[in-house]
Amino acid sequence: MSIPDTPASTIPEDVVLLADQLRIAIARMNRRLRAQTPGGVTPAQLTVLLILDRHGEQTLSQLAERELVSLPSMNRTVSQLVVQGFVSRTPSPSDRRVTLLQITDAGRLEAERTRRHRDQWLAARLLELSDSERAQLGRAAEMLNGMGCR
Amino acid sequence: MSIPDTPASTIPEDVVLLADQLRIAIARMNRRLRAQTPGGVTPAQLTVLLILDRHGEQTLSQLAERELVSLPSMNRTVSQLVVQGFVSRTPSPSDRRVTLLQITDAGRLEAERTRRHRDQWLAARLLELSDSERAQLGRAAEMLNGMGCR
DNA sequence: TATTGTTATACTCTATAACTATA
DNA sequence: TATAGTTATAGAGTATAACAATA
Repeated sequence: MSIPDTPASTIPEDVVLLADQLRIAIARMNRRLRAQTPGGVTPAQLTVLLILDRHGEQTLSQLAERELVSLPSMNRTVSQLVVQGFVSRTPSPSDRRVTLLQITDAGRLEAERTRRHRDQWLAARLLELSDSERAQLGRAAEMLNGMGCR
Repeated sequence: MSIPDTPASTIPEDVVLLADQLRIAIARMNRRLRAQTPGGVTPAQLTVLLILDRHGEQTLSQLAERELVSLPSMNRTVSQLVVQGFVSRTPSPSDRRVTLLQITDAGRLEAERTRRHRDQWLAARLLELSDSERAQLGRAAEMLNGMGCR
């Protein structure tokens, strides 16, 4: 989980200030988004359901790598989904160390139900912005996602 | 900590999809940023130190409101800083229910030291972007901060 | 009674270390 | 030995509920 560094001295002050501003804004908004708990699955669980729904069958390692979390952390989230009946575990026929994870029909239903409720607060806020502002946020989201990958 | 809703039916699908994308990108980046732990104060603690440094003396309520967290939550963070000697508590002379919180000299030193290390990973990523991309992220951060306030 | 802060408690998410089973 | 996954344990950060002190 560690990332190579760049010597601090080579980074201009205005970039450090932007980093500061972004970090705080992201932490705040994350807090806000986590606070929206309409009774469905948790945010981490919903994210896994959406991945399995959109990209099909995945192994635990694939999920952990995609979401940038540790294997035990992802294992915990997946186990909770299995207990709830939203994800099924199937041993891989070709390599019995590997477990294939699939979303169930109940999981698909729950994902759709929870997604709309969980994103509703944010969506309502986005609706108050202009089209171009929304487009900017979309590009920002892509940039953030792209930055994580080294 | 609850926010008024907009009926789900009035929200266009593309806005819900953007909300989804943003929520996941923010959660991921938040995880990434939290993982950068160079041994200084924690992210929540650093944020409080920066507020006290930049905006001066604050009450617990003011800090909690500004960062959009509950009073007990902010109290915990502040207490940790007090124990470490980075923040001082002074009873307000005019209203003895109120406690004024100030950053100490040690706190200022620690904030500066930790800030650069903690933001270093993100700053290095930002450095790989173009000026206009950085400007976009800056505006995105402002939008995110603005959206939290109702 | 209302406000400010605090304490008690619980839950989510995350990590590292140690372990098991399979290759 | 190396890899995929799991279990055990710990810590950060957050919340709600109940309480104390002061206005």
